[in-house]
Amino acid sequence: MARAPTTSDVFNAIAEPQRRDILTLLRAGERPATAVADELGMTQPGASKHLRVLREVGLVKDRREGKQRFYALDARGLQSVHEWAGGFEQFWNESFDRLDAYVQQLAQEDRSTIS
Amino acid sequence: MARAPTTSDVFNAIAEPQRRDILTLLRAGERPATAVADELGMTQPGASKHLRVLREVGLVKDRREGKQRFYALDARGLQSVHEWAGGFEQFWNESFDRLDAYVQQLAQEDRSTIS
DNA sequence: GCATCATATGCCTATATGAGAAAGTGTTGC
DNA sequence: GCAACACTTTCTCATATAGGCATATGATGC
Repeated sequence: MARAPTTSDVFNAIAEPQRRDILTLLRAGERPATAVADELGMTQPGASKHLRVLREVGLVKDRREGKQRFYALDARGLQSVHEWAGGFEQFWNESFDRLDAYVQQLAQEDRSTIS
Repeated sequence: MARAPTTSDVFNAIAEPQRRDILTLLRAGERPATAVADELGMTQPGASKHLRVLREVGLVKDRREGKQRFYALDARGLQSVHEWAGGFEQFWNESFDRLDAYVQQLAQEDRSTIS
C-alpha cells in the first residue's frame, strides 16, 4: 500500500516543504490565494492544491471576499505536533556523546573486574 | 513530481504513523529489530524497512550485538520539529472564536459609523 | 447576458512509497 | 563447513501524490 492520504493527517500535510512555507508565510497575515502563489513562486493551481490540503486538515481557514478568497493560518492543529515532538524532549537533552562515554566506562569496569 | 524522498527529511519520516509508533516505543529503551516488530504487530521486514528510514534521517541509532541489532532512539532530530511547530505557538493561542467576535465587532462599528 | 478576474478542478505523467513474499547477508555455535 | 537465527534487501504490485496544462466555476460589473 502507498502512504496514507495526505488529506487526513496533519503530519502528512506538513511533510511537504512548500506547505510548510505557506504556513510560515501566513504567519504574517491572511492573504488571497494568488498572493500566496506569487510570494512563494508557485503556480496558481499549485498553490491552490496545497491550500486545499491545508484546509482539509484544518491548518488554514478561508474567508471569501468578493472574487478573492483569503487564507489565514489556523495553527491549532500544529499544537498536537508540538506536543508530540515535545514528548521526546528529555531524550534529545540526553547527550549521546555522554551516553557513549558512560557505556564505555561500564565496559572498562567490567574488564577490570574480570582481570 | 512525486513527494520528496522520505529518507532525506525528518518531517517525511514522521509522517508515517507506524514510524511514530516505533519512536514512541523506543522511548522505553533500545530493542532488537524483532522486538520492535513483535511489540507493534508489524512484519519483521516491515519493521526493518521503517527502522532503516528512521536510521537514515538520524532518528534512531543502531548497535550490533551478536546476531541482534539494537535500535535506540536518537531524538535530537525531533528538536527541529518541535521548534518549527513552536514557532506557531502564539497563533494557536489566539482563539479563533475571539477573532471572529472581534471581526464582527469591527463590522458593527463600521455600520454604526455609517448609519 | 457577457466579459473579466480570482480560484478551483480535472487529466496526465513521473515518481515515491508501503506491504508482502522470497532470497540474500552476517553471526553464532556445533 | 554447516545449520540456525536475526535481519536486510530485492522484486512486484497498488496507490498516492506533486507538477504542469487546460478547463471549469464563482463573483463582479457593465
